[in-house]
Amino acid sequence: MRAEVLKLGETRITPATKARILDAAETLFMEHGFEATTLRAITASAEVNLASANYHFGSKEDLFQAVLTRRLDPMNQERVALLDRLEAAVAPEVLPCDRILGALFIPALRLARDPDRGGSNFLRLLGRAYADPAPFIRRLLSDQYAEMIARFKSAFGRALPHLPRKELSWRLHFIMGALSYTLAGTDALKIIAELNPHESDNDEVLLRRLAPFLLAGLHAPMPDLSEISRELDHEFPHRP
Amino acid sequence: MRAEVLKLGETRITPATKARILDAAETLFMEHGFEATTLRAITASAEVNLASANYHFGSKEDLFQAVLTRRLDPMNQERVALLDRLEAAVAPEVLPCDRILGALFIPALRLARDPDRGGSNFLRLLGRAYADPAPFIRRLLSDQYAEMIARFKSAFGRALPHLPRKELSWRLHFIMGALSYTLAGTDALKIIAELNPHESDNDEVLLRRLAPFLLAGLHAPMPDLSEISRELDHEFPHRP
DNA sequence: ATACAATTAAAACGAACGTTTGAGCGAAAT
DNA sequence: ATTTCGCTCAAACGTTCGTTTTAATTGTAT
Repeated sequence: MRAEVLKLGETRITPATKARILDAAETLFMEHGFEATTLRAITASAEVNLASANYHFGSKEDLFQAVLTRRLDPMNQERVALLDRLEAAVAPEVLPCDRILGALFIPALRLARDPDRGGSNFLRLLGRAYADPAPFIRRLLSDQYAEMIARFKSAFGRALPHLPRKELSWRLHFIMGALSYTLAGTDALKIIAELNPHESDNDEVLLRRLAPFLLAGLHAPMPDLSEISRELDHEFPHRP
Repeated sequence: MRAEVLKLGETRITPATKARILDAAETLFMEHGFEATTLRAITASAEVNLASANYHFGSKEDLFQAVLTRRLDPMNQERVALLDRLEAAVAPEVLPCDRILGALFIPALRLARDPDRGGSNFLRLLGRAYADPAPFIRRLLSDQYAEMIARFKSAFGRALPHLPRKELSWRLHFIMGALSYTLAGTDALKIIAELNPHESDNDEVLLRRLAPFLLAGLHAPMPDLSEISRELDHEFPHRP
Protein backbone atom coordinates (compact mmCIF):
# COMPACT_ATOMS: atom_id res chain seq x y z
CA MET A 1 0.00 0.00 0.00
CA ARG A 2 1.70 3.07 1.32
CA ALA A 3 5.15 3.40 2.75
CA GLU A 4 6.19 6.56 4.51
CA VAL A 5 9.10 5.03 6.37
CA LEU A 6 12.41 5.10 4.55
CA LYS A 7 14.32 1.87 4.60
CA LEU A 8 17.93 1.85 5.68
CA GLY A 9 20.33 3.08 3.06
CA GLU A 10 17.69 4.79 0.99
CA THR A 11 18.29 8.43 0.34
CA ARG A 12 14.91 9.30 -1.10
CA ILE A 13 13.75 12.58 0.29
CA THR A 14 10.27 13.13 1.60
CA PRO A 15 8.22 14.30 -1.36
CA ALA A 16 7.22 17.92 -1.34
CA THR A 17 3.66 16.87 -2.14
CA LYS A 18 2.86 15.82 1.38
CA ALA A 19 4.06 19.05 2.94
CA ARG A 20 2.32 21.12 0.29
CA ILE A 21 -0.95 19.40 1.09
CA LEU A 22 -0.49 19.97 4.81
CA ASP A 23 0.24 23.66 4.34
CA ALA A 24 -2.67 24.24 2.00
CA ALA A 25 -5.00 22.27 4.25
CA GLU A 26 -3.92 24.29 7.26
CA THR A 27 -4.83 27.56 5.59
CA LEU A 28 -8.11 26.39 4.11
CA PHE A 29 -9.30 24.57 7.22
CA MET A 30 -8.54 27.74 9.15
CA GLU A 31 -10.49 29.91 6.73
CA HIS A 32 -13.58 27.78 6.22
CA GLY A 33 -13.67 25.09 8.88
CA PHE A 34 -13.55 21.35 8.39
CA GLU A 35 -16.88 20.62 6.71
CA ALA A 36 -16.81 23.57 4.34
CA THR A 37 -13.31 22.80 3.11
CA THR A 38 -13.13 20.35 0.21
CA LEU A 39 -10.27 18.10 -0.73
CA ARG A 40 -10.48 19.52 -4.22
CA ALA A 41 -9.87 23.02 -2.91
CA ILE A 42 -6.94 21.79 -0.85
CA THR A 43 -5.22 19.88 -3.63
CA ALA A 44 -5.87 22.69 -6.11
CA SER A 45 -4.32 25.21 -3.72
CA ALA A 46 -1.36 22.89 -3.16
CA GLU A 47 -1.09 22.33 -6.93
CA VAL A 48 -1.07 18.56 -6.54
CA ASN A 49 -3.35 15.86 -7.81
CA LEU A 50 -6.62 15.21 -6.03
CA ALA A 51 -5.83 11.57 -5.34
CA SER A 52 -2.60 12.53 -3.57
CA ALA A 53 -4.48 13.64 -0.52
CA ASN A 54 -6.14 10.27 -0.03
CA TYR A 55 -2.95 8.45 -0.96
CA HIS A 56 -0.81 10.20 1.62
CA PHE A 57 -3.30 10.72 4.42
CA GLY A 58 -6.06 8.18 3.90
CA SER A 59 -9.19 10.19 4.55
CA LYS A 60 -10.14 13.80 5.00
CA GLU A 61 -10.45 13.30 8.74
CA ASP A 62 -6.97 11.80 8.91
CA LEU A 63 -5.64 14.78 6.99
CA PHE A 64 -7.23 17.14 9.47
CA GLN A 65 -5.72 15.20 12.32
CA ALA A 66 -2.31 15.38 10.67
CA VAL A 67 -2.64 19.14 10.22
CA LEU A 68 -3.57 19.59 13.86
CA THR A 69 -1.07 17.30 15.53
CA ARG A 70 1.86 18.52 13.44
CA ARG A 71 1.92 21.75 15.41
CA LEU A 72 -0.18 21.11 18.49
CA ASP A 73 1.78 18.22 19.88
CA PRO A 74 5.14 20.05 19.94
CA MET A 75 3.52 23.18 21.35
CA ASN A 76 1.94 21.31 24.24
CA GLN A 77 5.21 19.54 24.92
CA GLU A 78 6.90 22.93 25.06
CA ARG A 79 4.29 24.11 27.51
CA VAL A 80 4.86 21.24 29.88
CA ALA A 81 8.65 21.48 29.55
CA LEU A 82 8.58 25.19 30.29
CA LEU A 83 6.35 24.66 33.30
CA ASP A 84 8.71 22.00 34.59
CA ARG A 85 11.72 24.30 34.32
CA LEU A 86 9.95 27.24 35.94
CA GLU A 87 8.81 25.11 38.84
CA ALA A 88 12.22 23.58 39.30
CA ALA A 89 13.77 27.04 39.41
CA VAL A 90 11.72 28.14 42.43
CA ALA A 91 11.46 24.77 44.20
CA PRO A 92 10.56 24.02 46.90
CA GLU A 93 8.41 27.15 46.76
CA VAL A 94 5.25 27.04 44.67
CA LEU A 95 5.18 28.80 41.32
CA PRO A 96 2.77 31.76 41.36
CA CYS A 97 -0.19 31.91 38.99
CA ASP A 98 1.21 34.54 36.67
CA ARG A 99 4.26 32.40 35.93
CA ILE A 100 2.09 29.35 35.34
CA LEU A 101 -0.02 31.36 32.92
CA GLY A 102 3.21 32.38 31.25
CA ALA A 103 4.13 28.77 30.65
CA LEU A 104 0.75 28.37 28.99
CA PHE A 105 1.01 31.47 26.83
CA ILE A 106 4.64 31.76 25.84
CA PRO A 107 4.81 28.64 23.65
CA ALA A 108 1.68 29.85 21.88
CA LEU A 109 3.31 33.23 21.39
CA ARG A 110 6.45 31.67 20.03
CA LEU A 111 4.43 29.62 17.58
CA ALA A 112 2.50 32.71 16.53
CA ARG A 113 5.72 34.54 15.77
CA ASP A 114 7.23 31.73 13.72
CA PRO A 115 5.94 31.67 10.14
CA ASP A 116 7.75 28.38 9.52
CA ARG A 117 5.52 26.69 12.06
CA GLY A 118 2.29 28.05 10.68
CA GLY A 119 2.35 31.42 12.38
CA SER A 120 -0.94 32.70 13.65
CA ASN A 121 -2.79 30.77 10.98
CA PHE A 122 -2.51 27.61 12.98
CA LEU A 123 -3.63 29.25 16.21
CA ARG A 124 -6.75 30.41 14.45
CA LEU A 125 -7.36 26.91 13.20
CA LEU A 126 -6.91 25.62 16.71
CA GLY A 127 -9.39 28.09 18.12
CA ARG A 128 -11.93 27.06 15.53
CA ALA A 129 -11.39 23.38 16.25
CA TYR A 130 -12.21 24.03 19.90
CA ALA A 131 -15.74 25.01 18.98
CA ASP A 132 -16.29 22.39 16.29
CA PRO A 133 -19.01 19.93 17.23
CA ALA A 134 -17.65 17.05 15.14
CA PRO A 135 -17.02 14.08 17.48
CA PHE A 136 -13.70 13.10 15.92
CA ILE A 137 -12.37 16.62 16.45
CA ARG A 138 -13.41 16.67 20.08
CA ARG A 139 -11.81 13.27 20.63
CA LEU A 140 -8.67 14.48 18.92
CA LEU A 141 -8.37 17.57 21.08
CA SER A 142 -9.10 15.60 24.23
CA ASP A 143 -6.23 13.26 23.47
CA GLN A 144 -3.87 16.08 22.61
CA TYR A 145 -4.70 18.22 25.62
CA ALA A 146 -5.37 15.75 28.41
CA GLU A 147 -1.79 15.44 29.65
CA MET A 148 -0.97 19.12 29.42
CA ILE A 149 -4.17 20.27 31.12
CA ALA A 150 -3.72 17.83 33.98
CA ARG A 151 -0.18 19.05 34.51
CA PHE A 152 -1.20 22.71 34.59
CA LYS A 153 -4.18 21.99 36.76
CA SER A 154 -2.02 20.51 39.50
CA ALA A 155 0.33 23.48 39.23
CA PHE A 156 -2.55 25.93 39.63
CA GLY A 157 -3.86 23.80 42.47
CA ARG A 158 -0.64 24.36 44.40
CA ALA A 159 -0.67 28.09 43.67
CA LEU A 160 -4.31 28.42 44.75
CA PRO A 161 -4.65 25.97 47.64
CA HIS A 162 -7.77 27.66 49.05
CA LEU A 163 -9.73 27.20 45.80
CA PRO A 164 -12.01 24.14 45.66
CA ARG A 165 -10.90 21.67 43.05
CA LYS A 166 -14.14 21.89 41.12
CA GLU A 167 -14.00 25.66 40.97
CA LEU A 168 -10.45 25.46 39.72
CA SER A 169 -11.51 23.06 36.98
CA TRP A 170 -14.09 25.52 35.78
CA ARG A 171 -11.72 28.45 35.85
CA LEU A 172 -9.22 26.48 33.81
CA HIS A 173 -12.07 25.73 31.45
CA PHE A 174 -12.82 29.45 31.19
CA ILE A 175 -9.16 30.21 30.57
CA MET A 176 -8.78 27.69 27.78
CA GLY A 177 -12.04 28.93 26.30
CA ALA A 178 -11.07 32.57 26.33
CA LEU A 179 -7.63 31.70 24.96
CA SER A 180 -8.94 29.63 22.07
CA TYR A 181 -11.73 32.05 21.32
CA THR A 182 -9.33 34.95 21.25
CA LEU A 183 -6.91 33.09 19.02
CA ALA A 184 -9.72 32.06 16.70
CA GLY A 185 -10.03 35.74 15.92
CA THR A 186 -13.62 36.08 14.83
CA ASP A 187 -13.31 39.55 13.40
CA ALA A 188 -17.05 40.12 13.51
CA LEU A 189 -16.93 41.23 17.10
CA LYS A 190 -13.76 43.20 16.68
CA ILE A 191 -15.67 45.38 14.29
CA ILE A 192 -18.53 45.62 16.73
CA ALA A 193 -16.12 46.75 19.40
CA GLU A 194 -15.17 49.65 17.13
CA LEU A 195 -11.63 48.42 16.73
CA ASN A 196 -9.96 49.37 13.52
CA PRO A 197 -9.40 45.95 11.94
CA HIS A 198 -6.46 47.14 9.84
CA GLU A 199 -4.32 48.60 12.58
CA SER A 200 -5.50 45.86 14.90
CA ASP A 201 -3.19 44.33 17.44
CA ASN A 202 -1.29 41.26 16.45
CA ASP A 203 -1.53 38.03 18.39
CA GLU A 204 1.36 39.01 20.61
CA VAL A 205 -0.22 42.18 21.96
CA LEU A 206 -3.53 40.37 22.10
CA LEU A 207 -2.24 37.69 24.45
CA ARG A 208 -0.51 40.38 26.53
CA ARG A 209 -3.92 41.92 27.08
CA LEU A 210 -5.60 38.61 27.77
CA ALA A 211 -3.14 37.38 30.40
CA PRO A 212 -3.85 39.97 33.15
CA PHE A 213 -7.55 39.61 32.50
CA LEU A 214 -7.44 35.87 33.11
CA LEU A 215 -5.00 36.19 35.99
CA ALA A 216 -7.44 38.42 37.83
CA GLY A 217 -10.20 35.92 37.13
CA LEU A 218 -8.13 33.17 38.69
CA HIS A 219 -7.81 35.18 41.89
CA ALA A 220 -11.50 36.12 41.96
CA PRO A 221 -13.46 35.34 45.15
CA MET A 222 -15.64 32.26 45.22
CA PRO A 223 -19.02 32.71 43.56
CA ASP A 224 -22.15 32.68 45.68
CA LEU A 225 -24.07 29.66 44.44
CA SER A 226 -26.94 29.94 46.94
CA GLU A 227 -30.34 31.47 46.26
CA ILE A 228 -29.90 31.04 42.56
CA SER A 229 -33.30 32.26 41.48
CA ARG A 230 -33.95 35.19 43.82
CA GLU A 231 -32.48 37.91 41.68
CA LEU A 232 -33.65 36.25 38.54
CA ASP A 233 -37.34 36.16 39.36
CA HIS A 234 -37.32 39.61 40.87
CA GLU A 235 -35.76 41.54 38.07
CA PHE A 236 -38.56 41.04 35.59
CA PRO A 237 -41.88 41.39 37.38
CA HIS A 238 -43.69 42.72 34.31
CA ARG A 239 -43.08 43.99 30.87
CA PRO A 240 -42.37 47.73 30.90
CA MET B 1 -45.08 33.09 -4.44
CA ARG B 2 -45.14 32.85 -0.71
CA ALA B 3 -47.31 34.75 1.74
CA GLU B 4 -46.60 34.63 5.44
CA VAL B 5 -48.58 37.70 6.37
CA LEU B 6 -52.25 37.14 7.11
CA LYS B 7 -54.58 39.54 5.41
CA LEU B 8 -57.21 41.37 7.40
CA GLY B 9 -60.17 39.24 8.33
CA GLU B 10 -58.50 35.95 7.63
CA THR B 11 -58.58 33.47 10.45
CA ARG B 12 -56.19 30.92 9.03
CA ILE B 13 -53.78 29.84 11.68
CA THR B 14 -50.05 29.67 11.15
CA PRO B 15 -49.28 26.16 9.98
CA ALA B 16 -47.52 23.97 12.48
CA THR B 17 -45.04 22.97 9.81
CA LYS B 18 -43.04 26.16 10.04
CA ALA B 19 -42.61 25.93 13.81
CA ARG B 20 -41.76 22.24 13.60
CA ILE B 21 -39.00 22.99 11.11
CA LEU B 22 -37.61 25.77 13.28
CA ASP B 23 -37.55 23.56 16.36
CA ALA B 24 -35.93 20.63 14.60
CA ALA B 25 -33.42 22.90 12.90
CA GLU B 26 -32.50 24.49 16.21
CA THR B 27 -31.66 21.14 17.75
CA LEU B 28 -29.78 19.77 14.78
CA PHE B 29 -27.82 22.93 14.04
CA MET B 30 -26.85 22.93 17.69
CA GLU B 31 -25.70 19.32 17.60
CA HIS B 32 -23.78 19.27 14.33
CA GLY B 33 -23.19 22.85 13.20
CA PHE B 34 -24.43 24.52 10.06
CA GLU B 35 -22.53 22.74 7.33
CA ALA B 36 -22.89 19.25 8.75
CA THR B 37 -26.64 19.58 9.20
CA THR B 38 -28.69 18.65 6.13
CA LEU B 39 -32.12 19.87 5.19
CA ARG B 40 -33.14 16.23 4.83
CA ALA B 41 -32.23 15.52 8.44
CA ILE B 42 -34.12 18.59 9.59
CA THR B 43 -37.31 17.84 7.67
CA ALA B 44 -37.14 14.18 8.64
CA SER B 45 -36.82 15.11 12.30
CA ALA B 46 -39.69 17.56 11.98
CA GLU B 47 -41.72 14.93 10.11
CA VAL B 48 -42.50 17.28 7.27
CA ASN B 49 -41.82 17.19 3.58
CA LEU B 50 -38.35 18.09 2.35
CA ALA B 51 -39.60 20.88 0.08
CA SER B 52 -41.37 22.56 2.99
CA ALA B 53 -38.10 23.94 4.28
CA ASN B 54 -37.34 25.74 1.06
CA TYR B 55 -40.97 26.76 0.65
CA HIS B 56 -41.20 28.46 4.03
CA PHE B 57 -37.69 29.78 4.45
CA GLY B 58 -36.19 30.02 0.97
CA SER B 59 -32.70 28.67 1.49
CA LYS B 60 -30.77 26.81 4.15
CA GLU B 61 -28.97 30.00 5.12
CA ASP B 62 -32.25 31.82 5.52
CA LEU B 63 -33.52 29.02 7.72
CA PHE B 64 -30.46 29.30 9.92
CA GLN B 65 -30.98 33.02 10.19
CA ALA B 66 -34.62 32.48 11.18
CA VAL B 67 -33.59 29.98 13.86
CA LEU B 68 -31.07 32.41 15.28
CA THR B 69 -33.06 35.63 15.22
CA ARG B 70 -36.19 34.04 16.64
CA ARG B 71 -34.56 33.86 20.07
CA LEU B 72 -31.54 36.12 19.89
CA ASP B 73 -33.35 39.32 18.99
CA PRO B 74 -35.76 39.20 21.97
CA MET B 75 -32.95 38.21 24.34
CA ASN B 76 -30.76 41.14 23.32
CA GLN B 77 -33.72 43.48 23.62
CA GLU B 78 -34.27 42.17 27.13
CA ARG B 79 -30.63 42.80 27.94
CA VAL B 80 -30.78 46.42 26.86
CA ALA B 81 -34.14 46.97 28.57
CA LEU B 82 -32.82 45.53 31.82
CA LEU B 83 -29.70 47.65 31.64
CA ASP B 84 -31.83 50.75 31.08
CA ARG B 85 -33.94 50.02 34.13
CA LEU B 86 -30.98 49.26 36.36
CA GLU B 87 -29.24 52.44 35.33
CA ALA B 88 -32.37 54.51 35.79
CA ALA B 89 -32.80 53.11 39.29
CA VAL B 90 -29.42 54.41 40.50
CA ALA B 91 -29.25 57.60 38.41
CA PRO B 92 -27.46 59.91 38.51
CA GLU B 93 -24.92 57.56 40.01
CA VAL B 94 -23.12 55.14 37.69
CA LEU B 95 -24.12 51.50 37.69
CA PRO B 96 -21.28 49.30 39.00
CA CYS B 97 -19.75 46.57 36.86
CA ASP B 98 -21.34 43.64 38.62
CA ARG B 99 -24.82 44.98 37.97
CA ILE B 100 -23.97 45.63 34.31
CA LEU B 101 -22.72 42.07 34.01
CA GLY B 102 -26.00 40.99 35.57
CA ALA B 103 -27.95 42.72 32.84
CA LEU B 104 -25.86 40.76 30.36
CA PHE B 105 -26.27 37.40 32.07
CA ILE B 106 -29.77 37.38 33.51
CA PRO B 107 -31.66 37.38 30.20
CA ALA B 108 -29.46 34.51 29.06
CA LEU B 109 -30.24 32.68 32.30
CA ARG B 110 -33.94 33.24 31.89
CA LEU B 111 -33.79 31.91 28.34
CA ALA B 112 -31.84 28.89 29.51
CA ARG B 113 -34.49 28.09 32.11
CA ASP B 114 -37.41 28.41 29.70
CA PRO B 115 -37.92 25.27 27.62
CA ASP B 116 -40.54 27.04 25.52
CA ARG B 117 -37.92 29.41 24.26
CA GLY B 118 -35.43 26.74 23.35
CA GLY B 119 -33.90 26.23 26.77
CA SER B 120 -30.18 25.73 26.85
CA ASN B 121 -30.24 24.19 23.39
CA PHE B 122 -30.39 27.58 21.81
CA LEU B 123 -27.56 28.97 23.93
CA ARG B 124 -25.38 26.13 22.76
CA LEU B 125 -26.28 26.90 19.18
CA LEU B 126 -25.42 30.53 19.79
CA GLY B 127 -22.03 29.64 21.23
CA ARG B 128 -21.26 27.50 18.22
CA ALA B 129 -22.33 30.22 15.83
CA TYR B 130 -19.84 32.57 17.45
CA ALA B 131 -16.98 30.40 16.30
CA ASP B 132 -18.35 29.55 12.86
CA PRO B 133 -16.21 30.94 10.06
CA ALA B 134 -19.05 31.22 7.52
CA PRO B 135 -19.29 34.86 6.40
CA PHE B 136 -23.07 35.00 6.45
CA ILE B 137 -23.11 33.83 10.07
CA ARG B 138 -20.59 36.44 11.11
CA ARG B 139 -22.57 39.14 9.34
CA LEU B 140 -25.72 37.89 10.99
CA LEU B 141 -24.25 38.03 14.48
CA SER B 142 -22.72 41.44 13.87
CA ASP B 143 -26.11 42.83 12.97
CA GLN B 144 -27.82 41.20 15.90
CA TYR B 145 -25.24 42.24 18.49
CA ALA B 146 -24.07 45.65 17.32
CA GLU B 147 -26.66 47.71 19.18
CA MET B 148 -26.53 45.71 22.39
CA ILE B 149 -22.74 45.66 22.58
CA ALA B 150 -22.47 49.38 21.99
CA ARG B 151 -24.98 50.02 24.76
CA PHE B 152 -23.12 47.84 27.26
CA LYS B 153 -19.79 49.23 26.24
CA SER B 154 -20.82 52.75 27.13
CA ALA B 155 -22.20 51.50 30.45
CA PHE B 156 -18.94 49.78 31.28
CA GLY B 157 -17.09 52.88 30.16
CA ARG B 158 -18.88 54.92 32.82
CA ALA B 159 -18.22 52.29 35.48
CA LEU B 160 -14.52 52.06 34.58
CA PRO B 161 -13.56 55.63 33.65
CA HIS B 162 -9.85 55.00 34.21
CA LEU B 163 -9.72 52.18 31.63
CA PRO B 164 -8.61 53.18 28.11
CA ARG B 165 -11.35 52.70 25.58
CA LYS B 166 -9.35 50.23 23.52
CA GLU B 167 -8.58 48.08 26.53
CA LEU B 168 -12.25 48.09 27.45
CA SER B 169 -13.14 46.95 23.95
CA TRP B 170 -10.84 43.98 24.27
CA ARG B 171 -12.12 43.04 27.69
CA LEU B 172 -15.67 43.13 26.40
CA HIS B 173 -14.46 40.93 23.58
CA PHE B 174 -12.98 38.49 26.10
CA ILE B 175 -16.21 38.50 28.09
CA MET B 176 -18.41 37.75 25.10
CA GLY B 177 -15.97 35.08 24.04
CA ALA B 178 -15.87 33.36 27.40
CA LEU B 179 -19.63 33.60 27.67
CA SER B 180 -20.31 32.09 24.27
CA TYR B 181 -17.64 29.47 24.65
CA THR B 182 -19.02 28.43 28.01
CA LEU B 183 -22.55 28.29 26.70
CA ALA B 184 -21.44 26.30 23.67
CA GLY B 185 -20.59 23.57 26.14
CA THR B 186 -17.91 21.61 24.37
CA ASP B 187 -17.91 18.64 26.68
CA ALA B 188 -14.52 17.47 25.51
CA LEU B 189 -12.71 19.77 27.89
CA LYS B 190 -15.10 19.17 30.72
CA ILE B 191 -13.94 15.60 30.68
CA ILE B 192 -10.34 16.72 30.57
CA ALA B 193 -10.94 18.83 33.64
CA GLU B 194 -12.08 15.70 35.43
CA LEU B 195 -15.59 16.97 35.85
CA ASN B 196 -18.23 14.36 36.11
CA PRO B 197 -20.24 15.04 32.95
CA HIS B 198 -23.39 13.39 34.31
CA GLU B 199 -23.77 15.29 37.53
CA SER B 200 -22.40 18.37 35.84
CA ASP B 201 -23.65 21.83 36.71
CA ASN B 202 -26.48 23.18 34.69
CA ASP B 203 -26.22 26.44 32.80
CA GLU B 204 -27.46 28.39 35.75
CA VAL B 205 -24.70 27.35 38.13
CA LEU B 206 -22.24 27.62 35.28
CA LEU B 207 -22.98 31.27 34.66
CA ARG B 208 -22.87 31.90 38.40
CA ARG B 209 -19.31 30.63 38.34
CA LEU B 210 -18.40 32.59 35.23
CA ALA B 211 -19.67 35.98 36.42
CA PRO B 212 -17.18 36.57 39.30
CA PHE B 213 -14.38 35.32 37.09
CA LEU B 214 -15.13 37.88 34.40
CA LEU B 215 -15.88 40.61 36.91
CA ALA B 216 -12.42 40.25 38.36
CA GLY B 217 -10.99 40.36 34.85
CA LEU B 218 -12.74 43.64 34.20
CA HIS B 219 -11.11 45.17 37.26
CA ALA B 220 -7.67 43.79 36.41
CA PRO B 221 -4.76 46.25 36.20
CA MET B 222 -3.65 47.47 32.81
CA PRO B 223 -1.35 45.04 30.98
CA ASP B 224 2.28 45.95 30.41
CA LEU B 225 2.63 46.14 26.64
CA SER B 226 6.24 47.28 26.64
CA GLU B 227 9.25 45.07 26.07
CA ILE B 228 7.11 42.49 24.40
CA SER B 229 9.87 40.09 23.46
CA ARG B 230 12.12 40.21 26.50
CA GLU B 231 10.60 37.36 28.45
CA LEU B 232 9.90 35.45 25.31
CA ASP B 233 13.42 35.29 24.00
CA HIS B 234 14.89 34.68 27.41
CA GLU B 235 12.82 31.72 28.45
CA PHE B 236 14.07 29.39 25.76
CA PRO B 237 17.82 29.94 25.33
CA HIS B 238 18.45 26.33 24.29
CA ARG B 239 16.78 23.03 24.03
CA PRO B 240 17.09 21.07 27.27
C1' DA C 1 19.08 -3.65 -18.96
C1' DT C 2 15.40 -5.46 -16.01
C1' DA C 3 12.37 -5.67 -12.09
C1' DC C 4 10.11 -3.48 -8.62
C1' DA C 5 7.86 -0.50 -5.57
C1' DA C 6 6.60 4.33 -4.74
C1' DT C 7 4.34 8.14 -6.50
C1' DT C 8 1.58 10.90 -9.73
C1' DA C 9 -2.00 11.50 -13.04
C1' DA C 10 -6.66 11.28 -15.21
C1' DA C 11 -11.02 9.61 -14.93
C1' DA C 12 -14.83 7.75 -12.96
C1' DC C 13 -17.66 6.00 -9.00
C1' DG C 14 -21.76 6.09 -6.06
C1' DA C 15 -23.78 8.81 -2.71
C1' DA C 16 -25.57 12.84 -0.79
C1' DC C 17 -26.35 17.57 -1.09
C1' DG C 18 -29.56 22.05 -1.76
C1' DT C 19 -32.98 23.25 -4.63
C1' DT C 20 -36.82 23.07 -8.10
C1' DT C 21 -40.76 21.23 -10.34
C1' DG C 22 -45.52 20.27 -11.16
C1' DA C 23 -49.38 17.94 -9.73
C1' DG C 24 -52.69 17.62 -6.05
C1' DC C 25 -55.30 19.00 -1.92
C1' DG C 26 -58.58 21.56 1.14
C1' DA C 27 -60.50 25.66 2.67
C1' DA C 28 -61.76 30.34 1.84
C1' DA C 29 -63.38 33.89 -1.64
C1' DT C 30 -66.12 35.20 -5.56
C1' DA D 1 -70.43 25.91 -8.09
C1' DT D 2 -66.36 27.55 -9.45
C1' DT D 3 -62.21 29.86 -8.82
C1' DT D 4 -58.39 31.17 -6.04
C1' DC D 5 -54.75 30.57 -3.07
C1' DG D 6 -51.72 28.68 0.56
C1' DC D 7 -49.74 24.62 1.34
C1' DT D 8 -48.04 19.72 0.93
C1' DC D 9 -46.21 16.04 -1.47
C1' DA D 10 -43.36 12.76 -4.30
C1' DA D 11 -40.06 12.97 -7.61
C1' DA D 12 -36.44 14.65 -9.97
C1' DC D 13 -32.84 18.14 -11.11
C1' DG D 14 -27.95 19.30 -11.60
C1' DT D 15 -23.93 19.68 -8.78
C1' DT D 16 -20.45 18.48 -5.81
C1' DC D 17 -18.63 15.70 -2.45
C1' DG D 18 -15.00 11.96 -0.64
C1' DT D 19 -13.09 8.15 -2.37
C1' DT D 20 -11.51 4.50 -5.65
C1' DT D 21 -9.73 2.73 -9.73
C1' DT D 22 -6.62 2.12 -13.46
C1' DA D 23 -2.82 3.44 -16.02
C1' DA D 24 1.47 5.98 -16.67
C1' DT D 25 5.75 7.70 -14.67
C1' DT D 26 9.53 7.99 -11.69
C1' DG D 27 13.67 6.64 -9.27
C1' DT D 28 16.32 2.84 -7.04
C1' DA D 29 18.10 -1.83 -6.40
C1' DT D 30 19.22 -6.18 -8.63
